[in-house]
Amino acid sequence: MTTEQPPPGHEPVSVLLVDDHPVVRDGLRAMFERGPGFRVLGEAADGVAAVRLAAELRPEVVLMDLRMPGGGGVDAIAGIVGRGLPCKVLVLTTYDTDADTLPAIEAGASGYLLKDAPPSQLFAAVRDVAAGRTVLSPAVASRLVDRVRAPRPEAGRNALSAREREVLTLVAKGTPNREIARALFISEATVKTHLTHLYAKLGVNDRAAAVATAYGRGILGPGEN
Amino acid sequence: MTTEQPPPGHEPVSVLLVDDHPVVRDGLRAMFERGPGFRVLGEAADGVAAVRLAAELRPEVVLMDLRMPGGGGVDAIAGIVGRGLPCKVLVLTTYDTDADTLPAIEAGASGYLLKDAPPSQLFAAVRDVAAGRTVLSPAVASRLVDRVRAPRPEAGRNALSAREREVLTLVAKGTPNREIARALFISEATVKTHLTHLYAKLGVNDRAAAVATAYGRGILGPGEN
DNA sequence: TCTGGCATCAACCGATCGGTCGATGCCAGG
DNA sequence: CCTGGCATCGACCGATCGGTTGATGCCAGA
Repeated sequence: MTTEQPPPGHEPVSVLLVDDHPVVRDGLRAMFERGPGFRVLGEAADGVAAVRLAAELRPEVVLMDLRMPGGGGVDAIAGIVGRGLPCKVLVLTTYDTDADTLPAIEAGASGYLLKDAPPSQLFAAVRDVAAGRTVLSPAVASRLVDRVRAPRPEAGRNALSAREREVLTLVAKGTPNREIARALFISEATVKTHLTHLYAKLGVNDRAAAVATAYGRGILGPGEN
Repeated sequence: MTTEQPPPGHEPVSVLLVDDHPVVRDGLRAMFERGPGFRVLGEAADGVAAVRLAAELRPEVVLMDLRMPGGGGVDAIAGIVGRGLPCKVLVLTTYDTDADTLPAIEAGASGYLLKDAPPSQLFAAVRDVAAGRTVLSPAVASRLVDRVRAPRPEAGRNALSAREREVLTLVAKGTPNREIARALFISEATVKTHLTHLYAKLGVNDRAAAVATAYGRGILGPGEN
């Protein structure tokens, strides 16, 4: 049910090709027209045209090159997604070392592939994307994973104690010391002690900064509000 | 250079199979022994044994099932990665709707695949992972992407002004109002005004909480420390 | 034109915070 | 056994913060 070989009976997937290189567009067009179940609705040579054509032709999938003159790919993706167009964008670029791989994903791309991918893989990717799935080249997947991966196992001495984390969590909610004390059934003095300690551990001297660096280290995850 | 068909000349990739189902282990073993360039070093039926065998046999890739009795897969991954073993872990599970897909990735898995993937894809994935690349099933990729995707375009009235963001950024560093004033070439009174305004916009009444919710909304990204 | 958001400043006051002296008891590791 | 981290408490004080009220000027959109 995932990345499959050409599924037999299926209505063709409509695509829009976006690349500043006419050669690449021709190549892709030929490939898709020769291929199993695809229909090339049109081509665009820059980001602006891409957004316009995407709105007009309503393709299911937009094959988008990044780094084009006149309207970068990332902006085009943001434009398409931002307009609420029902197209999926599959980034198709030459290098996956581009600095804008992540921006492209953040802008709303549904997939990211390299141009040297074999046609069968490209076909499968377009179908996956059209079906609402996400296809990532290994390099991009790595970066994404690095983003999410548990930051650090916590450097020894700087690890907060359980109690300190509790206090910090409440601080992050704007709770004044006195109420933190009440909430944890301890004295306000103790709260202050915990705070001074965790300030030292985090290398700050202020509750706002403590919250900030705690977020930076994943101590205060996106979980707790 | 990415997910390729069987590359001809190559030293075999050593793998360790971890699954509580003997049938599955047998199936995988048969598949890999019949396949191109692999060597099955061993099998484990639970997480604890997996960690032990990974340390003993030093396989290049560990094929790991999640949700097993006696030592969950996620713990095993954490154990392997935490011990600094030079093995890559490729999660191979039945469902990608598992609640622990992301935990597995966070624990350090290098890949995530479904058991219904065709053998060719499995082979390619194992090679990719062994080569340090990351392979994700579309569903997992989607989740990962959702995590990273730009949170919200900022709800109208609650959007901070540029100046307010500047102030907030400094606040997150633990800068006192007076120094914020100096840094921005404005009066301390103005800093306080900006603060009261952004407190209102963020729905808080305290700088620590402001920093926290700003992080939660992506206003203060992981970028600025 | 007028409204409204933005940025700028002032003065005041009570509340809160951060720092610094302490002190006690528990428990685990060397 | 003793050290050290953790949690708990008290008291004091200066610094900082948050709230309020009020004012000015700019600029863009209705």
